[in-house]
Amino acid sequence: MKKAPGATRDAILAAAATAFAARGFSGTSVDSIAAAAGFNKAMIYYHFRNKKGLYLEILRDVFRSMGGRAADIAASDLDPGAKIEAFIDALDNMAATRPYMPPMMMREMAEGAVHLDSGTLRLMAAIFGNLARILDEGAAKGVFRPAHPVLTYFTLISPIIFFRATAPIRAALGKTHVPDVRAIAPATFVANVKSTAITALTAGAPGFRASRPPRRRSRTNRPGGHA
Amino acid sequence: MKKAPGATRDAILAAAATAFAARGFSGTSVDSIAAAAGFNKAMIYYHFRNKKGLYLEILRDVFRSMGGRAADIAASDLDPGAKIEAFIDALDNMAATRPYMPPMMMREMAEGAVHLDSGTLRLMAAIFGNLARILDEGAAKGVFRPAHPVLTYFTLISPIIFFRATAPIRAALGKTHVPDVRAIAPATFVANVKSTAITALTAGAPGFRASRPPRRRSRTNRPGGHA
DNA sequence: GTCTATAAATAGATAGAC
DNA sequence: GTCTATCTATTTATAGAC
Repeated sequence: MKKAPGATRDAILAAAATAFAARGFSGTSVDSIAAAAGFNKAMIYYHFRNKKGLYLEILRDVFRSMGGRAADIAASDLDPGAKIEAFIDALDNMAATRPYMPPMMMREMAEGAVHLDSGTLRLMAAIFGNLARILDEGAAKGVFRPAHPVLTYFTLISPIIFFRATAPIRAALGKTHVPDVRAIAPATFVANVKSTAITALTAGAPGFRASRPPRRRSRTNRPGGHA
Repeated sequence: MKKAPGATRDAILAAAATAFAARGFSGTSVDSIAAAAGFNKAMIYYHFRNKKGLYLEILRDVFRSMGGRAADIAASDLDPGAKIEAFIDALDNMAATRPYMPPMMMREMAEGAVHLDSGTLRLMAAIFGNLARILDEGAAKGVFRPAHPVLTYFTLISPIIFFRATAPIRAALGKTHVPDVRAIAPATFVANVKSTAITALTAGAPGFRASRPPRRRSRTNRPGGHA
């Protein structure tokens, strides 16, 4: 079996993503990335300009990918509520597909995004812009109350990022201190975020239909209910 | 004016907190902390065991402080809804008073809390436990629907931490890419989180009073509305 | 493409003078 | 309490052999 072209490069990218997520940019040595990828340190400088170039390559891919999904959703013909749910799903899928993404995002935010160049910032801004479009459309159609995009943005994305990023810590807490923390499925959490978001966005909107919050049922995945 | 006892120690703690928040544990050198505090590196080893000891001292103080507030609130005679709002306020006050807290929390979560010893983890768990008590009380009194504490915990704290931690990045985005991001007051954001939380927790509860979501008014700080 | 060897800088930590 | 000097280990990055 011959090696695929770019296989080494991809191995380095994968190892780097895992390491950067777990220990951060400064906490990760170029040496350790190379070792994890099964190569020598020099290979990293052969395939990438330097440590920061490697790091940026990973982040750019994340933002590009999420930006594309967000643009598609905003431009689709779903109704605004469904777009919001699709947006949340897309974010969570990203997080599930690339487990290194939530921790890296959290670190970048904590750091004030000092690592990001202008192009990458633009990618981030595009995601935000598409959410704002969805909110505007919902308000124009009368199905959402007028909502500030910044408030909404943080309320939507932060629980998802947090929840996914804290999988390890929750496992640790579950073992020693808070047994209850463990058994909760991502799907349940996502459903909860969706229902919270829709409830908050639609409550009090012009096209408000009586008591919007979902009827209580005894289904397992009832949003907002027990896990 | 004589120096207060412990002044040097406090100066080091303050400089370290700022640095750790901005650049993380590995990204911060002991040398740079000492310089920022206006002392020599050796003073850090005189006052603290080592770099990690200094770091932990800061985090322990944060958790202890927040844990105390959470316990007080849970034990108070406020009604459950007011306790939730007080909990959110307490968290946001912590974040406002100690601006280094949100970034440090985010980094710790991203890192899987590897820096935290068992005692510090216990402090974290206590905060969580007190929120769970409030939720149980609310459900028992019929004013909340039964809510999973983990879901609720993350939905409550993550937006606050995120919002406070991203103050620098929002300023940067505002300058170059998304003007709208800038002008939003923390108080407005907190009000939004509160109202979202209360709406989600009370909707569908046994003691549900008609259409709970707040009437639309044209006040500035209307929770969930424009900033 | 991949590795060895090594340069050059920086880090955490300590001993000892004042 | 505070600083200088220094040791040791680690780190990023490059040159050059294969």
